[in-house]
Amino acid sequence: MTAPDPTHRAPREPEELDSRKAAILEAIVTEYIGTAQPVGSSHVAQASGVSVSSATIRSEMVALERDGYLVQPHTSAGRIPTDKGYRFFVDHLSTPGALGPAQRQKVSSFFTQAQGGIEDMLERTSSLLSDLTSYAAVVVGPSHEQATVRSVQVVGLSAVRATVVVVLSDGAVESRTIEIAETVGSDDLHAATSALDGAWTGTALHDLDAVPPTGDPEVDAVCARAAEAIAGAGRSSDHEPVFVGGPSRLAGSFDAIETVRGVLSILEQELVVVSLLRDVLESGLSVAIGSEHGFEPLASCAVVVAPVHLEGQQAGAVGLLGPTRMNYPAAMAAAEVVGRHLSRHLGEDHFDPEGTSDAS
Amino acid sequence: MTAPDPTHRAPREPEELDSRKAAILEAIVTEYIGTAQPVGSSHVAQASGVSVSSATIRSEMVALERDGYLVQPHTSAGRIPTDKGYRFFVDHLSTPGALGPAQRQKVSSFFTQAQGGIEDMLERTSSLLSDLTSYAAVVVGPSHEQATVRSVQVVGLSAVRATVVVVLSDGAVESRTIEIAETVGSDDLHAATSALDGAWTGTALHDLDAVPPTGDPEVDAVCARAAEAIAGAGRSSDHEPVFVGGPSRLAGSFDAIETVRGVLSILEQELVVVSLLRDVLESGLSVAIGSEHGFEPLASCAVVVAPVHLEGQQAGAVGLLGPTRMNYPAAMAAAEVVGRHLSRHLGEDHFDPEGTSDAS
DNA sequence: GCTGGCACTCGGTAGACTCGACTGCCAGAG
DNA sequence: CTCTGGCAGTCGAGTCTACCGAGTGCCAGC
Repeated sequence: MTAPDPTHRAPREPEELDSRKAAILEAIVTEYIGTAQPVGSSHVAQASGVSVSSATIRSEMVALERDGYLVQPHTSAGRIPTDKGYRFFVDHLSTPGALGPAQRQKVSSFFTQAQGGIEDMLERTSSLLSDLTSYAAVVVGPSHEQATVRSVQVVGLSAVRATVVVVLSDGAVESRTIEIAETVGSDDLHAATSALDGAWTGTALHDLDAVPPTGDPEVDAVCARAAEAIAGAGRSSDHEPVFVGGPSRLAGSFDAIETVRGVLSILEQELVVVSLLRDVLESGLSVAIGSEHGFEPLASCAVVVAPVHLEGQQAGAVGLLGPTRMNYPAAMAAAEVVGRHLSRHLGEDHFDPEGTSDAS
Repeated sequence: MTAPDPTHRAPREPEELDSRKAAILEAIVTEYIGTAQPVGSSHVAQASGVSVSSATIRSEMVALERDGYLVQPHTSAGRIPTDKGYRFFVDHLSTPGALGPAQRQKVSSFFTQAQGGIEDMLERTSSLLSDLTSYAAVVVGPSHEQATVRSVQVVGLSAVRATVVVVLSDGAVESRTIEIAETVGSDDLHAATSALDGAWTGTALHDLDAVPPTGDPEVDAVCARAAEAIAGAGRSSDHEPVFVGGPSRLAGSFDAIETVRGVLSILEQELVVVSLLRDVLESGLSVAIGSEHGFEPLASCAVVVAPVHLEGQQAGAVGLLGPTRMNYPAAMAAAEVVGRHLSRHLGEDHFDPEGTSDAS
């Protein structure tokens, strides 16, 4: 009631834990991650790493709880790590973590055998990552923000339909099917192709308003249709390429069905997911625990992120979403390895002259 | 134990229920769909449609149970419809069902404002359908099985990379990025474009083995690379375009988290989903209840399907996945309407001269 | 400063009990 | 023959109690 203790200890910044407290915290986090049960002092005493009696551990635990690393669900229960406790664990305690040989094998065979379009590739990567870790995975691909038009082509499909294909400088392709008048011939389409190609090449998708003036009204009509259709593409292509793998794993990660529902519906909103990963990466972290990412509906989740680089630039991210009591070392290792492989793969366009080298 | 009754009644095929039994069954199904609680005889007596005492209803209920339309979870509980009971309900009892004005409005504004590529379109349609019904939705688009190549183009991206773009006769576009030698010039790419275009136009994606012979080794190298990359596309394009909308709704449909998990992981397997919908449609049904689809992991689910037609051919399907106690009239109406709109939209390529006509 | 011991606190489980919602059956009325 | 009201019986769900065990906080002693 009248304990002055907890108040006057705010301005301690570096917040070092002495090695025994750290060992105790580590033991608690490790066990809790494994069992999901509050950890009592005697369990910690039996765990390797500390060789003091449970009574001593108890007194350390009250200190850890006072400092915000642990909480008690109720009196006469063991302790559970707080977000802060997990944070200390990942920052100072957890050993780097590595993939098992089987997982390693999975990853490298996945990337050596990988083929197909980039979208498929990212999609399958998200499944891979989810398989590796048993958590839900998210893969965000490089955005087409600053890509410019490289080539435009109008291809007739039938007498009244044609497809406009736009190739972007990053290799992405946007296409739209348009209606055309029956009087439009293949030479008109060729004319439209070269007109559009000339007008658009070099500009970004979202600002190609200039419609090229041509003599032929047939051609102009086709160009107008094409411009209209592709302008829509420019507008809607803000939506990043994001893929979620293994959402069903979430049902295994949480036991409250409400939580599962909430998290799933978050994952359905691509924009939210993308900005979440981006925020975490921008703050220089690789993992955001519980409320750290400031996103209330995911307060019971932890997010592990690894960047994807493309030509030196950061061009996307891979992430894992699990409960705060997730296996951080394993998750971080998996995300990191997959992110690195994916970076290399995207950069080389699945051309891997070195074989499957695995630099650490 | 020694009751001879249930045995000698197998060969009754048309299985007509007299009108009172039907009314009772209808009342039970309706109430159970609403409350998810076993329905007792007195509830049925109060429900409109039958005006007999609960005792009479009880005796009718034992008959319905004997015939397999109802089950009792345990003695002294109310009755729950079986799959057979739901089947009778949807076949003979449920009124057609219609969308509310707000939903109708949603659908038509969605399809009039719709734009973008076909993939995006299908994806968003699945979200729409899920929104309308609060069930998980599945949309399967037209497959590219028998589409043939209409045009091939090789576009240089940088000194060492190029994109091969293949336009198919149905308007779909496949593209792959390939590596090219630095010595390849833009004229070589043009040569490769025309060689590939000439060789492939008119053939299906999955059997374009013939590599066109050219004099120039540079061009041939590009063609070989392109062929290799696109052959992969042909192989992997068996995977149908399938989109799942609102998977988080599943968490609201079932209360056992294990069920949610199982169903979600089914939905992750696109092939399974596609063949499920196809099977249901092929058997001429629009709804498969519980074990009717013979797919064990979804025994607690009902599937409502509506076809998508394109130029008179069936070219896909929209579906809803919910608990067996789902609101069949509403779900069937929603699927049917969305399927019809989608058919029209795909056929017309979002060119709707009539406005939003809504023929029934 | 660490340790063993001790009293105390709760959550979870098991058993007994009650309550209520059903059913099945039966005798009697229409 | 059919329907109805009544009655006894069944069983799940909720409540209450007691108990056990895990775990804590505190304290005296080494």
